[in-house]
Amino acid sequence: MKNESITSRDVDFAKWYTDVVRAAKLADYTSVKGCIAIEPNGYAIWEKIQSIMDKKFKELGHVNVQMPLLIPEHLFNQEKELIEGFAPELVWATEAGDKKLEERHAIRSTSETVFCDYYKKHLTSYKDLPLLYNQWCNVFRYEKETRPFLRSREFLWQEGHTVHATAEDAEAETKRMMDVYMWFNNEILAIPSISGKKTEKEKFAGAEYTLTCEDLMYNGVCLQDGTSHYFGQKFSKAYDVKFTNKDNKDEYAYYTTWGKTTRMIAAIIMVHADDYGLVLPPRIAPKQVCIIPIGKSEEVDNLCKIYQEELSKNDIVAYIDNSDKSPGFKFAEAEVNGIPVRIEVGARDLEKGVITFARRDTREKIEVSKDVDIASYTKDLLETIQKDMYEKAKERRDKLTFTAKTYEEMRDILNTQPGFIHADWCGDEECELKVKELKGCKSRCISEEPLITGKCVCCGKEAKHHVIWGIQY
RNA sequence: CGAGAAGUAGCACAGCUUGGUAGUGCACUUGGUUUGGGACCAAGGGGUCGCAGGUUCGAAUCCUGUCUUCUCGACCA
Repeated sequence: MKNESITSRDVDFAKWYTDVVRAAKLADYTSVKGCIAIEPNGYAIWEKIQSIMDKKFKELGHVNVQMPLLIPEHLFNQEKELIEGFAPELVWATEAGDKKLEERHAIRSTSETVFCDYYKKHLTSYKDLPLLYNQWCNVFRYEKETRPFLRSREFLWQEGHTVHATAEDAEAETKRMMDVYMWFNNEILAIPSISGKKTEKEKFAGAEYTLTCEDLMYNGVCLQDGTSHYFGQKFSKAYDVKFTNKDNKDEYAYYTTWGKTTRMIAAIIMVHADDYGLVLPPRIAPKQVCIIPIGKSEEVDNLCKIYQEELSKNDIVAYIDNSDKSPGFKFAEAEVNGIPVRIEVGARDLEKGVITFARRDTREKIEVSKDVDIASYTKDLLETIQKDMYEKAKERRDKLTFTAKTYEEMRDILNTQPGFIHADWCGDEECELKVKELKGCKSRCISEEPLITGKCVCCGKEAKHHVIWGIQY
């Protein structure tokens, strides 16, 4: 039975989204404007994201650190583009008790400033390089319009900050970490993302260039879901981050940063969830299997315990719903929480000699012989679900991917059904702005695919780039 | 920040036009019967009606201000 408290996603997508967040108990509003309380179900997903990403970072040689929450104004002012880019969203601490601070301090919105300040102090020789640091923390940006996970004023993220001896090394790192993000989205979150370089207009304030990872939501709206920036020597010059190279000469370091946020939880919802609630890809689900006993009997209870032990022994996270709710309630609750697999155990199964599985993604019930190896069957089923969820999302993404040769074509597509729109571009910001007049459509990233017509979709002049456009969150 | 809508029990809402005892459903607590898609019976608990002023003998209801949430724009992960 459909969850009454969830608006259908085809009726009102925005309302559906917040309904799912609430129904799955991922987060709730607080009395702090624009800041959410991430509830146990939501935080467990974030912890799982953290554990997988952190393991990957460490395999690649990164180490974790923690930098200050408050950033003195003079540090921020050292890099002009950064302060200009972030000024409107900075919140300042100005007082301590009844004393006015001598210098006001920004609550961190991003940590380039403090990382550079640290590197300046500690970097001396090329032998120290590269320094591959990362921090897991919260940041604060005074956003005007906020929505849970999608855009909150305070959010959680990881920010990698690395310095290198050469431009080649730093650029390789920028690319390498974007590849990690793409791997994570595709393989773990089952989200078929695309990646590419941002245009000058859309890149990070102060970066030489920005690589981005873009997802397509169920409704055809795009979501930026991870960025990797190459700064060259821009920041190291502004913050005086130098080292002595092999030739005993001072040289400015090459700097990169990269980040991914709790917004990923919004992407999981808007790519995979449905009118029955959340749907979690098995690899990111904190709880993978829910075992539901039906009717009161010792035999059923024992069987549930045996199943759970068997699954746990094989690294599958399974739990038994022993509450005194009705079976129907338990089915619906496991469903709204997005648990990938449900196992129903009752007298009927015992009689028939079967185990009843239910898939969350397709809502299909499967009866298998009780003689099956439950752990390996479940493991295979979880992998099948993971793969099918990716394929389903990819199919939808491809269906919502269009090509426009002219401005009129682009307008018609956006008026019918937004999505990823491939179109050539001359490289002029003027044309980018003209496209934006179409329902706020912006360049998502520059594709590495060959040009389509060779002519700018906007002005008709010679095209420089094949660009993917879309309406963004 | 511009336009619109809404704030009454944990949730969804009624009551407001025409001022006069705080209501309904779900959820919750206790006891019992149940259990294959959101069970049933009985008894109970819970709200200074977002907040602050004003009008009035009397305000959930009328007036002013303010805060918050949602939607649509502009800005951003």
